[in-house]
Amino acid sequence: MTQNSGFFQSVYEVTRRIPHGRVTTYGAIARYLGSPGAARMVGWAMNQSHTASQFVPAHRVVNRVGLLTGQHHFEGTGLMQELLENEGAVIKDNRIVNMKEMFWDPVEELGL
DNA sequence: AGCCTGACCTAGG
DNA sequence: TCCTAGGCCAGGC
Repeated sequence: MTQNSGFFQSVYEVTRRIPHGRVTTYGAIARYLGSPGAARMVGWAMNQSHTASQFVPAHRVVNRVGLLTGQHHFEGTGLMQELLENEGAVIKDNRIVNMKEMFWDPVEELGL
């Protein structure tokens, strides 16, 4: 029921549209979907992202300050960080230092 | 139905 | 940027 919800599907769609080497935030996705207060639900959707039919680059979704809050939900301890670093992110102490350059806002890029 | 939890966000200090 | 408090939408029990 959860992953079949339109909201969850939309979250996965937007997440897949994140360009290689760019990241976005839970709040930005929620705002793009028209539910600014549903940022936590985006996180829940990411938690269930493995149930999606297609691959969802959940590692490109971080919180607003660039903190890798979902790292523990990935395999191993440094997988999320490695994936991001492999895409050009500079991470220090679980936080994306060049967040400003990496940030990709679906509202501005895809349109509201 | 009610309470707790969560990969969050904003506001105020 | 850090800390605290409140709010947010869904799920689990």
